[in-house]
Amino acid sequence: MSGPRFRIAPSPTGFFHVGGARTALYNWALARRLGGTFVLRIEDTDEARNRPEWTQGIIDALAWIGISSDDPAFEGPYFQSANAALHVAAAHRLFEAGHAYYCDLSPEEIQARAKASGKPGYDGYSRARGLAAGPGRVLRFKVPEGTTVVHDAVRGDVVFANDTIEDFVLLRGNGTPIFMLANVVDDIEMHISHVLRAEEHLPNTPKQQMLWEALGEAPPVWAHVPVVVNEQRKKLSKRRDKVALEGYRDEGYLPEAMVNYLMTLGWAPKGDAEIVPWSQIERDFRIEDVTHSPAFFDIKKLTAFNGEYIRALSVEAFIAACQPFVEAATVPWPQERFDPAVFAAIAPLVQTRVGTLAEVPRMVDFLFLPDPEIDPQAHAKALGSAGAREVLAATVAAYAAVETWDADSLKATLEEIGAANGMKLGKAQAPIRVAITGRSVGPPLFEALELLGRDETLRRLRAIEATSG
RNA sequence: GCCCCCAUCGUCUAGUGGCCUAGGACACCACCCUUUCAAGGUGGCGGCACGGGUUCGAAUCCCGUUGGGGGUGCCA
Repeated sequence: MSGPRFRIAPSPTGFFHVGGARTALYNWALARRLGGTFVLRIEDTDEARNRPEWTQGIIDALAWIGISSDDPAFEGPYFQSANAALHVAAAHRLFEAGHAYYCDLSPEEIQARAKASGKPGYDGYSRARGLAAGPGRVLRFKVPEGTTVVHDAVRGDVVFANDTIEDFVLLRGNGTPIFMLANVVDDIEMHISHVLRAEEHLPNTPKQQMLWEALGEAPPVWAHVPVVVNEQRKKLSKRRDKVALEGYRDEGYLPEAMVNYLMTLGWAPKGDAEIVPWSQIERDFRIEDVTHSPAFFDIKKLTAFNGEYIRALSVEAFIAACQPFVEAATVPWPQERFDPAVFAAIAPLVQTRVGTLAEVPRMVDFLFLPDPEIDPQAHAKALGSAGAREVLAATVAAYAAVETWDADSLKATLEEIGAANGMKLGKAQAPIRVAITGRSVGPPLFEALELLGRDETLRRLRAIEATSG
């Protein structure tokens, strides 16, 4: 076993969080570059909230962003619950060594004492009572005098006065270990050398460091990265915010774009370019360079990154990436009408027009729908304007007679009709576009007409002629 | 309440005492290109929270103020 050992320790209580994904990526980049190991440990000791299915969700989400067991740097998953005996044994060692003591006060009694003394928290009442283990008795850590200095790789030294830290619980009244203990024991057991996690854990760190020391171990390198926040500058929450990594995957964000964007939250590549390949990120990412202040998770910017990545795809790769979206059950057209060849032909034109893959179906739906879904506003505007009806009628006649049915001829034909009616092409195409696609915006029109064919084009043009308004 | 962290354009950031008249990206605006919409190109708007120090010199160092955030469980 050589090289630094990193870890992430998510609890399986819901979808995998984008903030967790960023932390994972930071750990992953470091583990990979330093020739170290990335350990996945599932902290499944909160029985009330755990769900086994979330564990697979975490594994899948990590794999999606390129962190998977296929890579030799990856180790795990381990399950914290499997180590329960170890946690309890460590607690007992702490008790034997005089670093911990039992207490039989109920939460209500603790509160009453705190209220009476005017000092918040547990006051160390049972420190010297010499209580033995017993039902309903919790084991508390005896916080030593002095100060605890946490050497943090991103923030420098953080000093805590020990008298502001209460004698915290190690073992519950029912004998089971709490997170603080389990987390440290597991990190020791797994020889974790670097604990890189979100800043919300910083206030717990002195407690954990004391535990490392009381257990006779040198603490790891600590590194607390700023939290990811929402528009209100509050920590992203599963309740209010769209935080599930899986959700972004399902909306058609490319994993490379997500990874690149996430890495720029709290860190920036050297130079002026933000869109950089993972290889460069892995080479340049440094823990010391991580920003100190919280970063807003900006979906607009994520989407811009995603658009860049989509456009950088080869047409073949783009078509392949679209496949789950154009062949899904949720597609707006009858599935059997989808024609891969038609989609492949239009694909290059939609590639520059979407920010996410989920936008693709709506962009091409008119090609596979029996009839386009006409937007009333677009209809009113395009067909109601002066000369629109004339252009429409002339186009039906001309397109019925046009010799070669291709985009160039169709465009030239409509240009002439427009000119005859005193319109530029931009204006003349409007009613045609609405007739064919149902909307006023969409992919380039004549290429679409070519794909649709003469018969269907004329049918739609005549259908719109028959409408009023 | 107590403890801890943070503070550069609206947002993400570059900047580690002189290269800063503060750079880039997203967003926004304008123009160009143009068959709509995009994409692309060009340009623009816009910031060192405030007050004191230190220094020949401060966005950068120190102190304070203000403002944010996080933590304060027999949750993780």
